[in-house]
Amino acid sequence: MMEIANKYSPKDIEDKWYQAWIDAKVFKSTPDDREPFTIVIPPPNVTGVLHMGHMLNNTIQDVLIRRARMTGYNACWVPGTDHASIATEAKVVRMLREQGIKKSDLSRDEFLKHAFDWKDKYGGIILKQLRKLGASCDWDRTAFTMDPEYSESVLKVFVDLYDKGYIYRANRMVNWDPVAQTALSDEEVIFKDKDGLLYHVRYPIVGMEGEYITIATTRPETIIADTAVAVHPEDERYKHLHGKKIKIPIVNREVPLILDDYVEMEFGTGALKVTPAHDVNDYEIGIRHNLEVVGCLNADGTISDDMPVYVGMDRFAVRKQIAKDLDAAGYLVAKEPYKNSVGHSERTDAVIEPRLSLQWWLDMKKVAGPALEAVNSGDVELIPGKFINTYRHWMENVKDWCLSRQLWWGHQIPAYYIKDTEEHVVAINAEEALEKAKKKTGNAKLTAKDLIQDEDVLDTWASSWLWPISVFNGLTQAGNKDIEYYYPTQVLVTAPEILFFWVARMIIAGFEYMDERPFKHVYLTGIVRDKQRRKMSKSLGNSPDPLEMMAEKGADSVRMGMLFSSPAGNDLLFDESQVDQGMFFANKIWNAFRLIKSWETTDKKSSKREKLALTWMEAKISEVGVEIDKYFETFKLSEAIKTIYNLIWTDFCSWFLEAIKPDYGDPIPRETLEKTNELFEKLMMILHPFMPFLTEELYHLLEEREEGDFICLAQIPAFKKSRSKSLTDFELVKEVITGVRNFRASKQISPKEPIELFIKTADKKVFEKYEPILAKLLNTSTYDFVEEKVDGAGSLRVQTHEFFIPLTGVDIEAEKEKIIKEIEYQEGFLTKVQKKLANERFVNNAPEKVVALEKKKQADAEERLEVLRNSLAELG
RNA sequence: GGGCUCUUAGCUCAGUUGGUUCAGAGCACCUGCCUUACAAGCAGGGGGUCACUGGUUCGAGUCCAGUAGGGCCCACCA
Repeated sequence: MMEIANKYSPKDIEDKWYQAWIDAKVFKSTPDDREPFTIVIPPPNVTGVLHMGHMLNNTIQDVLIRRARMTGYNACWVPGTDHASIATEAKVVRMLREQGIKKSDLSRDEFLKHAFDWKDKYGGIILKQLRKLGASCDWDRTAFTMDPEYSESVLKVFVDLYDKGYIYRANRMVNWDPVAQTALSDEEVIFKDKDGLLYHVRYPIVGMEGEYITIATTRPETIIADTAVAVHPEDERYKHLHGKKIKIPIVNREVPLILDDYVEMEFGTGALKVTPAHDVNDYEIGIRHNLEVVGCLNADGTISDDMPVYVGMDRFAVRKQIAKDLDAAGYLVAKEPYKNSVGHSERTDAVIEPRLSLQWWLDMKKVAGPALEAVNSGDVELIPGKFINTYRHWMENVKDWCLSRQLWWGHQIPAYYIKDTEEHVVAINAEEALEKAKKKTGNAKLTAKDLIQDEDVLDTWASSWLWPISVFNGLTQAGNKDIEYYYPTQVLVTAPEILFFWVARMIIAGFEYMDERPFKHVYLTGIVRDKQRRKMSKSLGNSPDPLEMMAEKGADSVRMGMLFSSPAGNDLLFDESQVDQGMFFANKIWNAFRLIKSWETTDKKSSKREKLALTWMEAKISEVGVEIDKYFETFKLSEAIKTIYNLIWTDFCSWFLEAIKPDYGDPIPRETLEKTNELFEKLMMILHPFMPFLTEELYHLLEEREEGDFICLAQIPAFKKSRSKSLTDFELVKEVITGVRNFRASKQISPKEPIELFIKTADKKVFEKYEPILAKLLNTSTYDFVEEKVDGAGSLRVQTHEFFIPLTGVDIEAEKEKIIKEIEYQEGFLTKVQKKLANERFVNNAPEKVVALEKKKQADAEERLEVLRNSLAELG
C-alpha cells in the first residue's frame, strides 16, 4: 500500500479540495424539484476583513448548509457584501487624506469615483477569505447592496413607502455625529457611562441686584445658547422669582424663568438651564414654552460664527475654557464629580450631539405590526427564545426611523426639489421625477434642470433590510423563478447586536413586500471573547488572526474549535487550545484511517467477534445518528459535534476498531473490511459538515471515486431509532472490560500479561455470546464459567455477575473489606428505596411506572446483596 | 429606573413535561504505560450540599417566592 504520513497535514489538502469543489460547481444551486434550503449571508462590510466573529457566524452557516445539502435539500447559500455607507465612507475619506486629498475639495462624482475604485480594488477581500474557511456559498450569486439592480429595488421601496404616506420629511432633533457629520438612527448611538463633572453655575436675576439662581449642568459650553431657566412650579425655593428674567453669564442674554413639571426638584439645585438647540428634552420644553432656539454649534462640533465668544473652538475645549471664565467672573459655585451616560457614535465613537435638522423619516408604527405578530406567534422563531422579549419590547415601542445620512457613499435619496418652489417629488429616477413635478406644479415647461435631487443618501440598513428579497431580485423582477423558489429562506445566522438594526427590519420588509416572513429561524450567535471574557477586538489585540490560524492548524480544526463551546446565544470563550483539540481529533481520525488502510485481506468469512462488533457499531451509529438529527432540528450544533466526537473517538476507535483489529501482521476477512469501510464512510458523512476538508480527503482515499463524486454531495442515510439488543449487551460487555482493566491496574498486572477469567453468573448466555470480544480485549488465557468461588483469586462484580482472576498472594482480608464496602453501599441504596415504597402516599400518588421502577430497583439491589453476602460467606 | 436572563466538577457547558444507580460530557488534573494506527496517543482514576433561604409536592438540579452575585436589552438623569 501507499505510504501515509502518521500525522495529518491539512495544508495542501484544504486548498486542493476547495478548488475541486469550485471547479465542479458543487455549491451551485438552481431551482429544481427538491425542497430548498436557503441561507442568505449577513453581508459583511465590503471593506471588512475576516475576524473571529465572522468565523463563528460563517462556520455555523456552513455547517447548516452542508448538512442540508447532504440530507436531501437543494441547499443555497447566498454570499455578498454591504456597502456600509458610513463605515466605508470614513475609510475612503481617510485613504484620500493619506494621499493628500481632502473630501471637501472633491465633487460628489469625483468622490464616488474614488470610492468605487477603492471598492473594486480592495472590496470583497473578506469573501475570498471565507473560502479558506470552506464556506460552501454559491459564489455565482454574490450580491452587493449597491449593485445596479439592488439599488433599483432600494429606491423603488423608498418611493413606494413615500407614496403610501409612511415616509415624511421633518425638522427634528437627531443624533448628530460631529466627526462623520451626519445624522444617525437611535440604534447607531451607544451609551457609555462616563465620569464627568456637574457644574453649579449661578445666573443673576434681572432687577434684583446681588440675587442669583444656581443651575447644575454637565455641559457648561452650551450656556451661551441658553434661552430659559426652568424650575418646578411647586418649588417653594423659587416662588419669589416667578415671572422674573434671568441674565445668562458670558453672553449677557436676558431669558425668562419658566415653570415646568419636567424639572425634578431633588436633582441638583432644582433649577435647570434650558438649551433647546442642544438637548432633546430642552427642545421639548422649548416647544411647550415657545422659546427661542439658539444654536451655538457647527456641524463639526465647533462654536458657530454667530456666537459672540469662543468662535471656532471645539466643544470640549470650550467646556474647559468656559469653566475657567465662569469661575473668574464669580459665577461658578461648585464642581462635583458626576457619572452619566453619554451617547457615542457606533461607527466613529464621537460623542453624539443632539442637533435640530431636516431629515427623512419612516413612520415605523405603520409597518411594524405584522413583524411583531410573526415573532409572537412563532411564525418566525428566534433561537434562543429568550430574545423574543427584547424583540417584542422594541417593536411595541418602536420609534420613527431616521433614513437620511449626510454622506455620499450609498443610495442617494430619490427626492427632487423643484426650483423656486417649496415643493418636492419622490420618484425612482429623474425622468419620472420630472413627470411628477410637472403634474404637481401644473407647469409643463419644467425641465430636468429645475429639479435638484436631495444630496443625502439612505441609511445602510434601508438597503440591507431588503437583503433576503433583493439578492433574488424579488422586487425588480417580481415573481421570478428564484424568488418563488428560495424565498422565504430557512434560517438567518447573525449576532444579537443587530437584532433591531437588521433582523427586525428585514422581517418588516418581508411582510411589507413579500407578504411573507423572510426566514423561519433566526439563530443568534454569541460574541467571541477571550478567556478573560473580554470581547475580541483589534484595539485590545486579543484576537488571533483567523487566516494565520487556519494556515497553521487547518480550517477544519478552527471550525471544531469554534463550535466545541458555542451554544446559541451564549458567548463563545475562545481559546486556541480548543483548536488544538480539533487538530488532535483530525489526527485521530487520520490514524484510524491509516489502520484500516493497512490491513491485508483474506477471503475467509468474518469471525464471530467481528460480526458482533459490526452489529453493535452499526446499531450505535443509528442510535447516535437519531440523536444528532434531533440536535440539528433544535440548532444545538455544539451538542451535535460533541456527540459525533465521542461516536468516532470512543465508540469507533476505542471500542470497535480494538475489537475487530487483527493480530499484528494477520489479514482481515474482506467482508469485515468492506463493512468497516462502509461504517467509516458513514461516519465521515456525518462529520463532513463540521470538518469538510479532512472528510473529503478521506472519502477519496478510502476508494477510487468517479468524477464528480464528492462527500459534500453524498446523502447521509436517514437513521431510525435502533432497539438492537446488541446496544444493551455491549454496555454490559464494556462495563465488565472496564472493571477488569481497573482490577489489573490496581493489582499492577500489565495488559500484556494474559489472565485467567472465571465467571460466576446466573445468566451465562450473554457471556457465552460475547466471549470472543471479552477474551480479546481482556487478553485472557482462560475464559470459563464457575458455580463456586475460585480459591486464590481476586474478585470483582458487575451488576449481579461475579468474576474471579487467580493470582498469587491474594489478600483475603482486603477482599473481604472490599465486599463489605460494596454491601454497605447497596444496603444504603436499598434502604432508601424501601422507605420510598413504604410511604403510602408515594405508592398511591406516583404513576404506576415510577412505582414499578422503584420495585425493580429494590429487587435488583436485593439480588446484588445476595451475591455479595454469599461471596463474603465463601471467604469465611 | 423598567424589563429579560443566568448561577450545576478547577474551566466551558448538557440536564426535555418534576420520577431510573441522576448528578453528566469535554477539557484540565492524578496514576500507570514509548503496547507496530495514533504520546496530537493508550488504559485507569479522583472531583460537585446543583449560588443561598424558604415554600409547593409522596418526590425538586428541574416548579414558586425571597436574598446575594453576574450578564443582556431598553429608557434616561440638568
